[in-house]
Amino acid sequence: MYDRGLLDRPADEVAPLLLGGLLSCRSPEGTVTLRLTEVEAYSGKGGDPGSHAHRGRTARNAVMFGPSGHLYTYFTYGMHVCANVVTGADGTAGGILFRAGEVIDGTDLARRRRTTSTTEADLARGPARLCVALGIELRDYGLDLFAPESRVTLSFPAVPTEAARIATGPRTGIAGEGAPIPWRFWLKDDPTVSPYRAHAPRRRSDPARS
DNA sequence: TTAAGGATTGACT
DNA sequence: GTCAATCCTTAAT
Repeated sequence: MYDRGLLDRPADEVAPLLLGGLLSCRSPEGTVTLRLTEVEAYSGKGGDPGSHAHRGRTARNAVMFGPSGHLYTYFTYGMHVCANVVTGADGTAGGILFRAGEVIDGTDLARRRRTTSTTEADLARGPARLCVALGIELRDYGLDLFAPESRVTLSFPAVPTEAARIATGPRTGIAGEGAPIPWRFWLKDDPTVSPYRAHAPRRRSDPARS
């Protein structure tokens, strides 16, 4: 059985251990619980320019530098919320992004929130969709995911996931100090894992271009 | 104070 | 396959 002390280790070591773990969110409407099927690690230390903590501590990412096991929420692309769990010892920056999961409880509520999804596998396939399905909001920033009274809670799987069932892959656009680091971890052949996309966000409308 | 850009998604061709 | 929406955070005046 795992315990939260494991979270003090570097994000890329902890990430695969979270696969199969349960993420749960309570609200007045009900509770939604899902099984994590895809995660992505962010070290925050040199070598990961993609990390929000890469440029040092700021008001937004402060929680990433604090004690592990807390929730880091952020707003992106003007309309989406994503959620991470803070990892690494107090004082070091690190986090693991919840990218996808399989809803195992509160499916009806999740489906009501995700009106655009057609299948159950789509309910939490993608980091922003996952937050919508669970009901995680920006204001949940900093919650202790391992405190029983928290609105949002996380637990490791009761039994470690076999290494043979875990797939890893690098995130595109990351220039590490040499060899690329496998930042992403997912359960092989799971239908709820988000399809791989090379990260190439579009620029906003360019007035200079006809 | 202002401007640029993003750990994405959903709609459309 | 391509592209727009949208607003918060950050860096630069």
